Amino acid sequence: MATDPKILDSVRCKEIGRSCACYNLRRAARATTRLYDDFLRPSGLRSTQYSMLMVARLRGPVTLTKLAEMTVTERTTLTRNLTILEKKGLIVIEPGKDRRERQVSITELGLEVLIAAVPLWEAAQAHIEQGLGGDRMDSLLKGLSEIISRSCDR
Amino acid sequence: MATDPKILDSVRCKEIGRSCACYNLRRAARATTRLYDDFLRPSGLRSTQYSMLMVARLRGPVTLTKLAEMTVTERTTLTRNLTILEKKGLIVIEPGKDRRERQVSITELGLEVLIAAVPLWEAAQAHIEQGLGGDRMDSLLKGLSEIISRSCDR
DNA sequence: ACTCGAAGCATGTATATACACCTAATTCGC
DNA sequence: GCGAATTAGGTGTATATACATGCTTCGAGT
Repeated sequence: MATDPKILDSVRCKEIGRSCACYNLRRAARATTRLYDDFLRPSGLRSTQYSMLMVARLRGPVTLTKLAEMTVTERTTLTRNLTILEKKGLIVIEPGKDRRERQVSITELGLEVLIAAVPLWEAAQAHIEQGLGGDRMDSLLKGLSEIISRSCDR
Repeated sequence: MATDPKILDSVRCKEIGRSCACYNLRRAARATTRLYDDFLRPSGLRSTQYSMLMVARLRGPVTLTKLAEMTVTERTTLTRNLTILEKKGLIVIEPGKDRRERQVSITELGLEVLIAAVPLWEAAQAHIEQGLGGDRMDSLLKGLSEIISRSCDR
């Protein structure tokens, strides 16, 4: 494994495409995001927005920090992503008892939009599952879960 | 599967966290990107930049469109990502015989930076592989490959 | 050689992501 | 209670990503 770093032979180079977890996860994320975005388009939601709305519906009201942990997103990223949803009237962000905190909740409108988007999400999901098969899908999701744990554990 | 879209019960909601390929791939991509970025920091390269440089080294000179296909990236995204590498002097983008095309090649400096970054990438990669084990890593990568194919095939 | 559709790219705009740094509110040690 | 450390969050800046649109160049057909 510990070869001379001065030698950058093609065997070494090919690793990026064949074995790099980051590169391949990013490629897969781009590919699936485009697919889901495409299916979700009639709803006006992007993939990220759909999942954020769904988490808000399931776990809300919830603080920014909790939401960031759940979604493995930087708090500051979340702030900006949620601002977009708030401007659309799909969520509200209110101060909690602890006045440092911000509680995120889905609105009536947000719920309506979300409900309308569910069948679109199901279609995208079905497209993927039919291509992979349920078993491989499950083991893939399990692998993703493990790699998230491992990446966050430092 | 085809339940009433008006009913957004919690069973349905939980699907996003448990089964959504897009959501979980994006979460995993964020997690691993942070890990690799962290390891790569001394090199001055981000994960995306590292992989782009490596592909340029392996496949270059190559046109934007080809590079976009290989990396499953929008051509227009690639244009901006490569501009950053070009400004750093790590690659050059030159017109080809066909003057519509742009050929991307790694520079001497780019190669030096890349070579310096390889051990850092190896450390990040090792961290992940040690956590998962080689077998699970392989099956995960295989799954990613399949999901990319399925996502792009529409 | 001329035209026209196709191929290859760039730009405008919007969203997504993260780090460094900053402010405000809370909690803890005394 | 008071001050320091901690916690929750926002802003500035940079990168990453994609769609709609428009421009240039090429090749095929006449």
